[in-house]
Amino acid sequence: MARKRFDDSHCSVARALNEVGDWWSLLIVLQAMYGTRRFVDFQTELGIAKNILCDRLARLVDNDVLRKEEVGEHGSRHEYRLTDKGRDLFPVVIALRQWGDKWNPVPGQPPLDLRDRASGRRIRTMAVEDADGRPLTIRDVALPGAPDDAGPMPTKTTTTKKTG
Amino acid sequence: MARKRFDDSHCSVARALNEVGDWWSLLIVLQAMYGTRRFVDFQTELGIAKNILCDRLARLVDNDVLRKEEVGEHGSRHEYRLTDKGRDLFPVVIALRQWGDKWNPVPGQPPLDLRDRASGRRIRTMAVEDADGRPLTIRDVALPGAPDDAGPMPTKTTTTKKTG
DNA sequence: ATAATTTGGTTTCAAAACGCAACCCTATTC
DNA sequence: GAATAGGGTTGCGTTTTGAAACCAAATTAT
Repeated sequence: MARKRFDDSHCSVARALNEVGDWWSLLIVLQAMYGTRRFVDFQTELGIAKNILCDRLARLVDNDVLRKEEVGEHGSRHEYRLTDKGRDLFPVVIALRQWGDKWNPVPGQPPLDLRDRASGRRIRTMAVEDADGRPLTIRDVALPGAPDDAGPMPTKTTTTKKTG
Repeated sequence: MARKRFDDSHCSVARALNEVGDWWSLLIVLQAMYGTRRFVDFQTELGIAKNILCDRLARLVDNDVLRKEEVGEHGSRHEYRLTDKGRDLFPVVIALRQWGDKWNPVPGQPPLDLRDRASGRRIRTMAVEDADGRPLTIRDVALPGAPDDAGPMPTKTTTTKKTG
């Protein structure tokens, strides 16, 4: 049957994953952060099939992560650009990149750190911190939605509960 | 054809998404962070099909995000627990949750902030920061892999030549 | 002006992935 | 010894994916 969707989940992670949690969406957002704007460039640089790219771009536009703009110059007719909402995925992407770099480094290559353009120094490793900036572990944080905080996710019935 | 995989991509975001970038994996990790450990509990609380859960748990164990432990008590024979690598996804999950809470809040409900258990105060909003803790935007950060830094993602054909 | 090309798509279709239900095996409990 | 619970696997029909073909508007080349 259809892939499950989480539009109406009360868990915001689920709702977030509903918008950018598939194989391509976050890579498209990343590519947009790299500066890519045109359909063909996304296609070439990501190596994604055109129909899938179409679908993902449309969905990202629907979800207000990207904005489709008409530009009548040079044969390219529109550009896909990040919205504020899309740009706000920056911490997510960076956290994911740092995780990937730490736990799945490319064997032969040196660790390519992310650097502040202005100073050239490495950026901080993303961390969950309390109000004073002290790092917090999972156990330090009260996670609303966790079993010990409130009820878990909905859809407890395993019988024919179509989420939508 | 087969879904694309990015095991060998030189982009660490792609490699990270290869491990936890599907619809369920990150939700399973989140659930594990909530304290869930047993197969049946994952199934009930996520509302996921058993075979899919099997597959995802096995893949997460393969990728060293979860560890499968034998516990011989009470009819349940194993538990799935986060490894250090899995626990290190905490910033990713929190960043994603904050993004979801900010941009897709549940209409009727108050914003349930994440709080430090010890102090009860809200945790900081995840941000990309320079070495001194100053917030950085996308443009402030040199992203290795970006077109203006190095070559883009792996490509088979360099058909697009717009670099005048 | 006409042909060839580029951009941004849609259509077609096989291979995969998903979801449900049914079944299986082991260990416990009644 | 039957029923139950944990943890899976198998079958099967539906959905998604991806490569390539096809398409239309706009541009560039001839």
